[in-house]
Amino acid sequence: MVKQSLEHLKEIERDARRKLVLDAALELFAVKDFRSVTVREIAKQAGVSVGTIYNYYPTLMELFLDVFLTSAEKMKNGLHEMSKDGPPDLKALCRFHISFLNENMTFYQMMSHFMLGGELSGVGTEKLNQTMRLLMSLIENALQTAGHKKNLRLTAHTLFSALNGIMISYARYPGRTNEEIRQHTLRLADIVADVFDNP
Amino acid sequence: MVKQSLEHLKEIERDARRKLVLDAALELFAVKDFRSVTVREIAKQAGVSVGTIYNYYPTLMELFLDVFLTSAEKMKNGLHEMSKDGPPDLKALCRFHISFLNENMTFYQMMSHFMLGGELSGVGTEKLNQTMRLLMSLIENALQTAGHKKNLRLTAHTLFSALNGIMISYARYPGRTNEEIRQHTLRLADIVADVFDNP
Amino acid sequence: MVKQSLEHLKEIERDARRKLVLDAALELFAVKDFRSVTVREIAKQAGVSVGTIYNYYPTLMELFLDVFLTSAEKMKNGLHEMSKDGPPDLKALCRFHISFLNENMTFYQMMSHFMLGGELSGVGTEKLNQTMRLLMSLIENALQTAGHKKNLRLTAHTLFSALNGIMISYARYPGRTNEEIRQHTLRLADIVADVFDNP
Amino acid sequence: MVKQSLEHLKEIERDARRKLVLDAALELFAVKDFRSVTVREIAKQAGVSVGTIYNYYPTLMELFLDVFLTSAEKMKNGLHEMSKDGPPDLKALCRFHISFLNENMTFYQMMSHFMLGGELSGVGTEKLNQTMRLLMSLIENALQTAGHKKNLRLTAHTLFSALNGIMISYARYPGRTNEEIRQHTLRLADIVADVFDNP
DNA sequence: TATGAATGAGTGTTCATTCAT
DNA sequence: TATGAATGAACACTCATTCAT
Repeated sequence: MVKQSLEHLKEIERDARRKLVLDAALELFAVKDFRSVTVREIAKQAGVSVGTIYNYYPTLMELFLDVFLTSAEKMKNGLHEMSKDGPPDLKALCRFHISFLNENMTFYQMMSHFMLGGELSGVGTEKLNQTMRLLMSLIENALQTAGHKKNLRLTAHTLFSALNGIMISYARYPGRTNEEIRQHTLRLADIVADVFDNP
Repeated sequence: MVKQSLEHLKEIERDARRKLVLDAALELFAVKDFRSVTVREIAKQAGVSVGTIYNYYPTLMELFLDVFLTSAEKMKNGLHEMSKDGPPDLKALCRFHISFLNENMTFYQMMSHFMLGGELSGVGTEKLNQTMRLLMSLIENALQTAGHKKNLRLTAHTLFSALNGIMISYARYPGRTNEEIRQHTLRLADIVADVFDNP
Repeated sequence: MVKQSLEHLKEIERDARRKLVLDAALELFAVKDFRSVTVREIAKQAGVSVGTIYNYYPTLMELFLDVFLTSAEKMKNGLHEMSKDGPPDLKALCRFHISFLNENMTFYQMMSHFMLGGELSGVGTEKLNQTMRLLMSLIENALQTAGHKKNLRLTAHTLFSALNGIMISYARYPGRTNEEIRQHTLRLADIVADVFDNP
Repeated sequence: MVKQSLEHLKEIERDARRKLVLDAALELFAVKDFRSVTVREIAKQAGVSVGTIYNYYPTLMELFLDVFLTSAEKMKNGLHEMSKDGPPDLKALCRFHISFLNENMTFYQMMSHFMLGGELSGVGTEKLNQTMRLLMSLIENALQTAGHKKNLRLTAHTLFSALNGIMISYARYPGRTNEEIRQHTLRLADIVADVFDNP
């Protein structure tokens, strides 16, 4: 019992330290493209040594994956939260997606990266697909509520793509503040919701 | 006269060899992210030495830029061609855009890259903006023809983003052939055209 | 306390390893012009990998600078030592300078290089100037003691130049051993001291 | 006869073209260290192709050597000219040497380079030594005229070294114009002549 | 003889990863 | 478990030299 408890504590402690590294990485990703962040930088930011990072992640790519999956998990939770009192409407869903991406640009960049050819491990693919499926079915529900009858799955895909496209097209519009970008992308999200609202 | 002709021939020959390098790069870009393609790989693919690459491009980034500008030019020509007999309709425009991106994925990746923060030289920015403006005004015209009255510019942006999003979301869907991807993305493009068609 | 001691030990160890690299560089500089020594050569000579060099010096130029500054420091110490019991006489000063250059040819080469236009960092310039000023004022004192009354500063410069000239002219006289070169240059140094001794 | 004449003409033409290259090199050497001048730069400056340079010189080093020997020849001529009406006095000799080096910095740099370890071919060494011997005997004569009796050869070496030293020490004094440098080095040369004038 | 494109070994530098302490 | 020095393959880029035209 005591031994189990000890091991449990150790586990918690380990997770806490892992989170330390994870957060350090996230802070850096907020400033520069995740592909150009080095192990040394992460170690420095986290206040640990390079070797320590390798105690928690076998490769740098795994750390990236963890960042990615953490965000995916967060998104899933957000979606669940949003739909716990019945299916959300289209506009709310679109705004949620855009807001989430705005606050988790790294997630978005990684998604793009992995989608555009960066190889993703099995675990990563599975976790990503899970989140995707959840998002898709929520979108489908919302579309259905909005009156869509045919091609639900395809239309959901289209809506999802459209929202992603807004981000890639405007997420780093030069000369605009983050807030301005948020405003602009939300406005576009509303337009998307609008055009999909009257089938 | 003869001398001019000779120099002209040399120019042509030089361009042909430059194209050799360009094509080698494109072949590699089809397989992996352009950011991770090395000079050595391009040289090997082109069947020339590393030094030769630098006879045609002062830096690797310039080569990338050439690939990008070549595609931008091609897209512009395609758009001009398409609109020479009056404004194209929404569906045709969407299909053109998606088709073009399918055949020029690297262009799409580079556009994303540059849009997401990769620095682009003055020439590149100018050329890109030119193409963008042309595309946008074509979209606006088509939207107008389709009955859109307000928020034309914003709606055009949204449509454009939606199409891009389709590509980023499905361009490399694992386990599908290029043809399948083309079919799928065109189908989604049609849906986009549809939802934007009845304001 | 223990922690401080440990860190101190680490510091010492680090310095020892840095010296390993430094000495390897010096051995190579004895054989060939420092400008043509490569990182790979230094690494090989030191028995370490290329990367290790960069653990101790951010750039190759910094390593060169370290070699240079170490010698400058050594020279300054020698000069201080020599003058602690009153101003040294002209002959002793000349012999010291020539002896030092004989034993630190790389210092001499670097001094020449930097003087002839190789850019030197701020630290380097400052350290060099310090040593120069010290040497100059010692020479001035010695000249004064020797009976020189006017143009002290200019004459000191001339004497200094003359000694340097001896080195550049004979330091690598082909077909002579280092010892023979030392003898010859010291003989010339004595002549210099002589002609400057009877104003 | 005619054939010989033709060949002679060709020879002259060839020499003229070679001089074209040589002069181009000299112009570049005036601006930057000769070690960092590339074949391409010389070719461009001379208005010929890279290949052409290799028609005249088997390697770049040979071109450097030619530049060096040309200067050495010029110096020898100057010395002969100066001594044709009897042995020149010490001050004139010193001023000549310094003036020549000021106007032929590249010669000086190359001399330093070769003396400090840059390997010099047999031809180069021989030609250099010839000039040296001539200079030395002129210096010896001047010293003798000035009343020096013993150690003539050694004293000549010393004087020669001293003059060289002046150049290395002040030839590129930062922040001074060429004219200022000329003035300063001539002043030091006078001091050298002075101290060697009263044995 | 002149050309200049092609060559490829070589340069300084970076950085994910390993491993002795 | 934490450390951080060591590693060395890899990178973009340079340039003296060659050689087919």
